[in-house]
This record gives sequence, C-alpha cells and structure tokens, in this order.
Amino acid sequence: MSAKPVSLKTLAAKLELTVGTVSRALNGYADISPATRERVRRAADELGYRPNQNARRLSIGVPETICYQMPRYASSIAQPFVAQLLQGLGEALRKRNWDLLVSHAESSKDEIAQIDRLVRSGRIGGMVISRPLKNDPRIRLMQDLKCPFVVHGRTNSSEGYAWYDIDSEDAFVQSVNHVVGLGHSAIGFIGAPLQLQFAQDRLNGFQRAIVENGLTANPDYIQIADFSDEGGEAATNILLDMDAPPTAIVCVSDTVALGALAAIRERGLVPGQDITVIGYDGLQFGIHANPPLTTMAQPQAHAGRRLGDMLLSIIDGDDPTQHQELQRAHLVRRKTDGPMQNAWVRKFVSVREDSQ
Amino acid sequence: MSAKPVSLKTLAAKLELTVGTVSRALNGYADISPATRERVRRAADELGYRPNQNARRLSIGVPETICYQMPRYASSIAQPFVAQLLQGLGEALRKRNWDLLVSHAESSKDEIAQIDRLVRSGRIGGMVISRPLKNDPRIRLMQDLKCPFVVHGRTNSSEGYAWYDIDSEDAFVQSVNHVVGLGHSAIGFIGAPLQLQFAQDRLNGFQRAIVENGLTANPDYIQIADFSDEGGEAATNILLDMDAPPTAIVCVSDTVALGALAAIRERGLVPGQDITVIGYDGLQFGIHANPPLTTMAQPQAHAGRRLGDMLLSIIDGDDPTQHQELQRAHLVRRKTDGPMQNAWVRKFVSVREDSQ
DNA sequence: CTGAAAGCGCTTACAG
DNA sequence: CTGAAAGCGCTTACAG
Repeated sequence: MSAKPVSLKTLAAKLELTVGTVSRALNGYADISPATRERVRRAADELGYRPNQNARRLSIGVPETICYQMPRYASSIAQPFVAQLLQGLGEALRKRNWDLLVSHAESSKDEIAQIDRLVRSGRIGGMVISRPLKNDPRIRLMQDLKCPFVVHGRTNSSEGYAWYDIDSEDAFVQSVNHVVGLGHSAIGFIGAPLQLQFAQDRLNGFQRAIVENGLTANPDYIQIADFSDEGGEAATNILLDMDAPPTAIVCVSDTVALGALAAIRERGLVPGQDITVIGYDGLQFGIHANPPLTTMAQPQAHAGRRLGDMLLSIIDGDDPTQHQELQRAHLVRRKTDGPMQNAWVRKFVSVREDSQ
Repeated sequence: MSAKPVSLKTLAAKLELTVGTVSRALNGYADISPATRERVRRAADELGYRPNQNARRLSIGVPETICYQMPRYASSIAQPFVAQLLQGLGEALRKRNWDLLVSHAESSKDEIAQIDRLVRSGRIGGMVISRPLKNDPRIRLMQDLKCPFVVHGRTNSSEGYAWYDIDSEDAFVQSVNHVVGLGHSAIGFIGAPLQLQFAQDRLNGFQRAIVENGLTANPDYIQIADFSDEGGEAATNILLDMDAPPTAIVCVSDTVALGALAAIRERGLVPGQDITVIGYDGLQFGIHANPPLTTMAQPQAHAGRRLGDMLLSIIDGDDPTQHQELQRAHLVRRKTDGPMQNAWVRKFVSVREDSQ
C-alpha cells in the first residue's frame, strides 16, 4: 500500500557514492569534505530522504522512544491531565527527535506485562510511570530491567528513583489551615483508596493539620470513597447524615469535590455558605462549578515537559536520584469556602434544639 | 544503562539450534517438529525472550505502529476526549500487538512536517487524523504518501478516504427543533472558526433548521467565537446586548456553552429559565455546571476503538471508502433548556415599553 | 577525504 | 524437519 521510500542506497547510487559516505555526510561527520556534504544534503532534501528509523535504531542500539503508561482509575472528568501531560512530554522529546508511545492497561498485572514486553523487545529506552501505588511493582520491575524511568508521583519510599510530584501533604495542610482560619473546627475529609500513594499523602496532610491546629480528630470525619464524582457525593451524604456533621469538607480531588457540591445542593444547602468545600487539582472547569470551586491548584502545565527532560537526562547517564522534584500547590479561592459563622449546622443545631 | 536483553542468538546457542530454526519455531511455522517447537517455546519463556521489534519490523518491512496526531485548538476542558480516544485506539491495536505513537504540533505547517517525517522514516504504518479543516492539507499529504489513514471527523468532501464522524449537522437540527418545540423563535448560535469543518457543519445544521422551521434568519444571531469558554462568554455578551436578544442559544460545544452560562449568570439571569442554552458534546462535566447543561451527546466511547479497527482493516487492504461511519448525537436534557414563555426578554421588553 | 566491510537482530526463501 | 545464507536499511570502526 505505501509508496516505497527512498533509501540510503538509492541516494548513494544517484550521487555515485557509497552508502557509508552518504550516511556520514548526512550525520555531519567532520571527515567528509564540505563540498560533498553539501551535495549530499541537497540531494537528500530533493528526494525527500528520511532515514529508516527501525534500521537506524537497530544499528545504534537505542530505541529513541519512550513510553507513557496512562493512569488507570481516571474519571473522565479528570482526564484533561493526560492530554496536557502528553503534550509536555512530546515537547521535551521533540528536541531530540524521540518518539512517544502510549500504553494503557486494564489491570495492575497487565501493566506489568506491558512494561516487560515493551522494554525487553527493545522498543523503548525509557518510561514514565504515573500515579503509583504505595508499593508499586512497576518500579521494582523497571529497576530489575535496568531501564531508565521517571515517576509522576511517588511511592511510600521516594528514594532510589526519579520523580516529579506535588507536595500534596503540604497542600492539605494549607487547605485545612485555611479552613481553620475561617473558623471551622469540624472538618471532614473525603479521600481516595489508600493503596494509591497520593491518597495516603493527602490524608496524612489532613491529619497532621488537624493535630497541629489543636483540633480533636474524629475518625468518622474521614471518608474514603471512590475516586469519582459519585464517590464524592456518596461520602458527603454520609458526612451530612451524621449527628454532628462537619462544617467544612476538604476533598482529595476536584472531581470528588464536584460530587460533594452536588450532594450539598441536593439538600437545599449552599456550598460556601452553609458548608465549605475545598477541592484539589485546580482544574479549569472548577470555574464553572456551582458555585465555582475553591481548590488547591497544582502547577500542572510543566509536569509533562519536566518529566520528559528528566527522563532524557537519566537516559544520558544522570543519576536518577538527583532528579526528584517537589512542587507546591497553592490555594485558589473561588466560592465554595466561607466563614464558620454562617454554617448550616448552626441552623441545624438550633432546629434540633427547638424540637427537643 | 539497560540490561542486555536475550536475543535469538543466545537462545539458539543455548538450544544448540540455529537462529532460523528458533525463529520459525517461535513463529509457529508448520515445518518445525512439535517437539522442538515446544522445547524452544519453553526456553524462550524461561529466559524471558522478546523479539527485538526494531529488527523484526525492519525485516518484515512493516512498522506495526500507528500514530495519533493530537488535535490543536483543544481547550483544556474538552481534553477528556483525547484520553478516551487513546484508550480506544490502544485497545484496537493491542489485539495485534501494534504500537500507538502520539504526536502534537503547534501549527498546521508543523503537522504536515511531522507526518511527512513519520511516514517517510518508516516509523508508522497508519495514521489517525483528528479534527480536520475544511480543506485539510494533511489528507492530500497522506494520499500522496500512499500511507493508510482514517479521519476523526470529515473535510468538506467526505469522499475518497475513511472517516468516523458524528452527524453534527443533524445534531444541530435536532437541537434547534427542540428549542423551537419549547416555543422559542429568536434563536442564537455561537460557533467556532469556520475553517474547522465541524464548525461549518454545525452552523449548516443550525441554518437549515431555522429555515425548515419557517423562522426568519437573523445574521446577527450567528456569532463565531473562540473555541473556548471565554469565547462563549464574549459571544453571549454580544447577543445579550442586542436590542432584541435571542431567547435561546445553541452552542458549538459544551465548553463554549459553559461560557454562555457564565455570561448569563453574570447578568443575574437564570439559564434554563430566562434563557435557554444547549451545548454539544455530552461531556460528563456538564452534570456539574450551573445549572446542569442540556446538550447534544455523542456516542464518544467507541470512537477510538472504531477508528483503530478501521485503520487496521485498511492496512490489511480494505478499500478506505468502505469505511465511513456516521453516528448520531442525541439530546440529553438537563436544566438549561426551558419554555419560551418564561424567557427573560419578555420582562426585558416590558421594562423597555414601560420606560418609553 | 572516501570506500569496503562488518554488524545490529530479526525473517524467510532455498537446500538438503 | 533443520541448517546455511541472504537481506531488511542503517552506522561506524578500519583501511588507504
């Protein structure tokens, strides 16, 4: 089906040179006379010659390709991440004319199998692993395979490999501090399944901040839910059904927070007035939420490019452990946070008192 | 850095066979004795042998890789598309163990250059092109290159190549019909730049429906804006500032519709009561809009897999023109559409009449 | 400065 | 049934 591309051989024949010479001319070797170098380049341009990359890579022994394994558990709302990240990775790779492969697995086992196949078959020279579990078998595998990799996020031991992460523990401390500053002391947390390291980090931040602020920790205020808007909604309903419900809820993600807002509105309450809700991610659509979502925003834009650059450096021989980058999130106040004195429980409590 | 992978040669040496024999055994050739076939397979498993794909592909002459070129002009809100599509494509390719490359270009010129490089360098055996322009140079290029491809969307002449598209002209007819059924006759349209074919299709559907419903077409009701929430907001402000503003607005996308909702709320009006707004895309996020966005939803989930299957079939020799698939969108009513009799202009007009 | 040759790791007619 | 060999299209010491 495809048109036959021009090869080094046809180019060499046309120029009455050997393929070796043509190859060296094109690759800018110093031992080729400027005259023929120019002549070769011109001819290559004219004929639209592009070196066959399979041949080239086989010959030089480097795949010039890296792979991004797409995160599982991604709600369709949160997917903007993926496209942005790919774009950034692509930019980083383009400089060196490397290719970007994507893979997607259904299960953890599948992820492992894919990685194994990909690196053993010489298809990739590096890998970016996203959203690691606390103890992620992929990392061990990559190390065994001795294949360069970077992690978007961290596992429970962040030593020994390269990673790029947002300090989400710190983010949740900031988040709780903000809410405490608004006068809240009954603060709920909606988290994600704890085998995901980021879920653990965010919970840790939450718990640390509760203690640091001298509040009493209430285990019932901590809800682990599905990492989705439905999960957030269900968890919020549980919190609101409590005898002494929290007056503020910090959520593990914007998507989960959206579910929380839905649950709150469903009861005729107003997020930001009756109950404070804080998200995490800083996704652009939060502006359009009802009401606009207050959130901890991460500097997402550069993650892809940074990860790409890091990976390339490691492939070039850098020590992975010197590429560990922790970014800070920052509060973006919109409309779902508000002072405690307006909170709904006050009405709620007074109603209950009246009826007693 | 990487561990040296086991090759056919080492495997052959260990088995005291030639590489040719081992290769044929692994590839299931009939002329290999079942006994040695078994022996070879076992050894391959044990040593974790994976054929070097660069070598294999060079040898068989097929890249076993396709490329997805990411759409430009993608607002970060609308990006969930990309991840879903990649997932679907990946599923289709996995069956045959093909790889999925992604590329992203900044400009139209860049897109062309990338495609040219990719196919001429033998890296890819097929391509999926998304969001084509009316007259998209990429399609001509692919044809000249004689490289198989499928288009996600269509150009102005949909003949001569394979594509998968939603009938967005029909969708906008449905959309307008629905709005007319609610009693509206002053209907605005917010579109995207018309060099994008889908933008033209949607405008065509809008205009056709206006005529078919016997309404008078008002050119001022047609606003072409940036393909973003900001664009939708600006366009909506223009519409609302008119002397006789529309009572309903149909938008080229959900993202644009989100901007429209913002503009409407900004004026203290209530979308779905004072003004009807209809989006297009059916993004999940619309559920969380303020209020939840009524929209024309497309059957997005399978696009990636369908495109992948189509492309593979064409690579296998199918006639591209027999792979043209048009899907229908359907209305998803949420809360931004409502009957004309409640519309804001009526108050507005009466206010003006009072003050005259 | 250029040519001749080996090698990258596969696949696949062709012998025997 | 298996071996020996050529070939895929590059790169890169090694001669001269």
